[in-house]
Amino acid sequence: MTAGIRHEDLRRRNRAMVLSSMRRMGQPSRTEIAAATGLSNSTISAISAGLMQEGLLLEGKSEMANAKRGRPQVALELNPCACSIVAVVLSLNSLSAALIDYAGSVVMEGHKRIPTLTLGKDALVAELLDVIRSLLRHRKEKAERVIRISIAIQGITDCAEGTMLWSPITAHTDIAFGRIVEAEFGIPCTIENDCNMIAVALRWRTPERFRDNFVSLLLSNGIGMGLFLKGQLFTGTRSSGGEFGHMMHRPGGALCRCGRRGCIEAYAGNYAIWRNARGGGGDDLPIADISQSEMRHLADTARDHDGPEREAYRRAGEAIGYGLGSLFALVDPAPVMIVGAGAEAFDLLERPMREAIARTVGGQNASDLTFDAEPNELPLTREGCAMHALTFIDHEIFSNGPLPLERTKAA
Amino acid sequence: MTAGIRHEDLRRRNRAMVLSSMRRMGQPSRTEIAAATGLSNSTISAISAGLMQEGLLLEGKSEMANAKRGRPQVALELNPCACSIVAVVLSLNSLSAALIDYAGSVVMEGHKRIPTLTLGKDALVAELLDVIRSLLRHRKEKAERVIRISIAIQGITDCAEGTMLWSPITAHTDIAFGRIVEAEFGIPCTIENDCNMIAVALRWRTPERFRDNFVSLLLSNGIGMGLFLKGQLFTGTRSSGGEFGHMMHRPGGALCRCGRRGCIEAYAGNYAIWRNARGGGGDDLPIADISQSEMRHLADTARDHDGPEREAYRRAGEAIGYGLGSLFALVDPAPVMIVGAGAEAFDLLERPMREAIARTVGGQNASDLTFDAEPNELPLTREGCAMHALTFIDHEIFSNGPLPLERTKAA
DNA sequence: GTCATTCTTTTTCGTTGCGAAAAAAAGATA
DNA sequence: TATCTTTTTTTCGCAACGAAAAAGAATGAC
Repeated sequence: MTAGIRHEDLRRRNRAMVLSSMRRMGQPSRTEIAAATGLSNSTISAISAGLMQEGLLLEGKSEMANAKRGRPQVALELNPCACSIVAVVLSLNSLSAALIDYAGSVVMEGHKRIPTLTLGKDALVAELLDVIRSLLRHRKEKAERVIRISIAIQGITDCAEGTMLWSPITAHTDIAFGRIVEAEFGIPCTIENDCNMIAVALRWRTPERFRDNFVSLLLSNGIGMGLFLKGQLFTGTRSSGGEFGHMMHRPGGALCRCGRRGCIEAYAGNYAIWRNARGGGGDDLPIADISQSEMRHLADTARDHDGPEREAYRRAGEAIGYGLGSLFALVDPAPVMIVGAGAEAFDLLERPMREAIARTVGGQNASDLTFDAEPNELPLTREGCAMHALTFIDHEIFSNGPLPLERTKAA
Repeated sequence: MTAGIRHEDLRRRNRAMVLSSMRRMGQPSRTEIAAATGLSNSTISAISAGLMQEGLLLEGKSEMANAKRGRPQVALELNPCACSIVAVVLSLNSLSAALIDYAGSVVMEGHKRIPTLTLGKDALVAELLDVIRSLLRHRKEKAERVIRISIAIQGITDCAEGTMLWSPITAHTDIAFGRIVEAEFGIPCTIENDCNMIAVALRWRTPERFRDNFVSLLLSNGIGMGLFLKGQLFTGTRSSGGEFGHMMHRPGGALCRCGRRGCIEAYAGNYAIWRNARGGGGDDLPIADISQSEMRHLADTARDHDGPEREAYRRAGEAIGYGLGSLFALVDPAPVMIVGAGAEAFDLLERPMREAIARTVGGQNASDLTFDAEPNELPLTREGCAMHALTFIDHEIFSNGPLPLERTKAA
């Protein structure tokens, strides 16, 4: 049973509306916000006045270099000092964190290489806490309250519980990162799937192409997917969902890292390509990690001449293509962004992918399909993680009114 | 850019809220509605007064047989005479239509067997118009305004355009049933996918099991799916979506009715089971229609002794199982309802289905999965079609206020 | 049979939030 | 300097909600 709408909800939603317009539009004037939201000028004026009094908005000094007649518009902007967040990206052998202000700028960042595969559970948690702690300790402005910590992790997460259920970066499972971080710092913490955050970032970066419906595929040792449908991030009903890499490609086929047989990943993950190129059968146990240079070498060999390497990439592209075909049977075709190490070898993958897709119902008009490739996933992941947390704050925290504790220390 | 909320939207949404509570709860009192919606008593009183004045609601005479003290609650109910709709189900060789009043009761119905496969395009349209026309002509109360016609069709539909894009019941494609019906009767008409309507009906019938997340699979000559996720009917971004039957089962495998190879349907559709049981290879062209009695005979043989028939059912169950595994990799597992002729053979399918699912990541804890079977799909389809149209009316028409034309002829 | 009790529904009143329109502000242009 | 143009703020009226009081409609106690 859906709940009715109270009168007070109205202001809350419209405040959230204004904040999200601000975040999208950068430095809009009140009039522009009014036009974007469809609300009247007076309403925007009232709401923005409130937001400014609460310290969330600033009147920009930049006089909006419009050479128009009439009273010049005054630019508004999100107040960077209103609060800040910490975005953490934990991936294979890499731990990266950044302090981000309310306007979305990186204030400080840290990166550390850690052997995630061999670290114990406690040591892994300790490293994570450490990176966050040093960010919190060294920030300049004490007044900048950090009100949220968001962690993007490769693997399956339970967002509601703040738990990492399973991840390829460690043998340990069911680590309640969220609860642990909250207990340590007293700051709300959420856990997100890395591929979902990549999709969020794409939407911010390239809205003209990746807006309401699109797919982002992360090709590395494993295969991950982020999916937007009808303008909404698609997640599972309980878990982070969208385990594209473990859709079935060939029943009873090659051995996958997950222990089953025939998953897409068992044909298209780095380890699978490596295995096929080396002539290993599908029964060989998956290798935990293939170095980037080794994969590059493999790709170069495949480019150079026909042989097992090229065939391995062909089979990978085929698996991904059929998978996309099945996906598109369910949701209609959409633009695809290939992210991660696999994007470097996209020239080897594209053709077999397109051929496979064209053999599916989902791939009707497969030639219309657009693919883009972006090898560097870390910046995307962090950006998405940050924007996800900030928009959450806009909608769930600041739409309700001022923060409970006092904000202005000066004066 | 999402739109801001105006003041007038508030009342509209809350009216819709009250109407949907009414529809779900049957004959609730104002107090019960207030509790369900979270709105205050006074608001519900005001809204229901308005709805009664507009003729949408009635105060029930039934004195709500509560033996409690205090002022007795007075039951409200949807006014059956407020309007009515026509729900049409067009499936293989069968055309069925019903006139449904605003409270959801069937006022009149008609059914006709027509040879959909051999009829020409115009003849098919003529039959459809004919059934609707006779319902409209013979209804008793002229005052009962029919304000919507909803057609459920097997196949792929474009809901926005009101077009049937492709259907197994006829060789003709791209028939704009919606526009044609609207032009003929001057009544808004929508086209829906039959499996989606089945899912809608299940949600109404058995909300305790099929509520927020569930799958309904229609197993007949083709394979269709209806899917609810997070309480929302899942549809494609453009088409009706959810073409489960054309997800890829075995790349390059058996020939499917859609012209591709290896679709789930090419292993689990009636024609595929028949083909496998008869020892025909996967290269044989699919048969358009297998009679129900023939399929029953096939199933009986499979039950009786091991042999090609049983093997055919095993392969069908396997294909469906792997498909569900892939689906559940994307959306997390959910209860499944098997509908249609295939439900009669569910005893033959269940075991291979469960075995296949257990071999997928999506099928973790496959033993928890629940399956139900309901052979008779027509009543479900019609019920879903009707409820879908009625809830649409609640939300989009009546939430805006009284209908433009006068409603009360009496007095 | 009358009155107290109990619960539902309606009414009254105060508050909030929106939009329209008027007023004020801040330049550009003549 | 006066006029024009556009933005922003202010004022005012209206719609909708909730709280609380009042009215209504029964049951149960005496």
